[in-house]
Amino acid sequence: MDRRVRTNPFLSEQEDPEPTSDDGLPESPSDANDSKPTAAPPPKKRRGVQKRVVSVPIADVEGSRSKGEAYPPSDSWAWRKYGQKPIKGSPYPRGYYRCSSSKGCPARKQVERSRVDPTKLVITYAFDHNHQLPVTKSHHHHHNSSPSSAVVAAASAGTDSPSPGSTTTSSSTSSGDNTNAAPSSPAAKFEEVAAVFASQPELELGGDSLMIKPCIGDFGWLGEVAYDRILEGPICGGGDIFDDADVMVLSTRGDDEEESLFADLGELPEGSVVFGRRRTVQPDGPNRTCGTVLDC
DNA sequence: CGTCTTTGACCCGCGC
DNA sequence: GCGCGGGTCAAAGACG
Repeated sequence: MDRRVRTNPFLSEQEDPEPTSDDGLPESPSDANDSKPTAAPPPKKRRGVQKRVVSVPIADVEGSRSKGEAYPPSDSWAWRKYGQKPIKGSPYPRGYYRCSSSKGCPARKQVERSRVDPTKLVITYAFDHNHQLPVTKSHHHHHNSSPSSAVVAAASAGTDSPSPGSTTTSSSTSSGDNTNAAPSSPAAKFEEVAAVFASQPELELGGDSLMIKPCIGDFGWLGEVAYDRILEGPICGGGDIFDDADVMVLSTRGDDEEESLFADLGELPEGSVVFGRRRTVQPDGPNRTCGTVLDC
């Protein structure tokens, strides 16, 4: 009933993550006359790909090794940059990274500056069904002792260096305190949060903001950047929300920007959950009240 | 010496 | 059918 629900750029399904992945490999060194091998590659339709879009204050990258323009807020995983392209309509280029933690890791991410808020980076993570989010995955990480690395730093830095007045109430993140309540699993926690959302329809779009940071904090990096207000989308109350649904985490500041973001995102697939992070509290904005505080 | 970044070219899907 | 825009690859250079 909705196969064309994915008109947004972020949802461009990826091909099969096969290690060999020669299907898309073009390069015929000799002649380019043969545009295609005999084997007709399947259409680029892959719904197993998960996409997460998060925003982080650009300040955090200072801690990174980047010096000039590059700004990959590392998250305990190694990412190898394999490309960069200027994006139409955006003054900033988009960097393409591939997970280099393990050889066969199909995880990828795109990093670009938010066009609505240049002080932030928009990171789009793409994973496969077989590959959970790095934080969730036991790649070579442990979400038990060290909650996070760069992401936490990101949040911290964000609280520190970004423009004054911003990140007041909700973004102060104590690095490492997100272990406050350790749920059975991130997914479980997410369900919990989702359930609350589901029971509070008023919170959708324009509703009150939600303080779920402590809860989502268990998500690791996701927790450090996501939060406050649910903007759109039904809640997928299934079992493995991470496996079945695309979860979008966006960052917004005002209603106006919401529009911009959604315009960019286009339509979201069913089961999408979009959280908006209100990092900048509007002085006269009535929306700075936290309607619901999850009890974690 | 190995790994990663940079940069240009190529390919592919989509819209006109 | 052509052009546009986006995503990926690959070679070279830089850095540790």
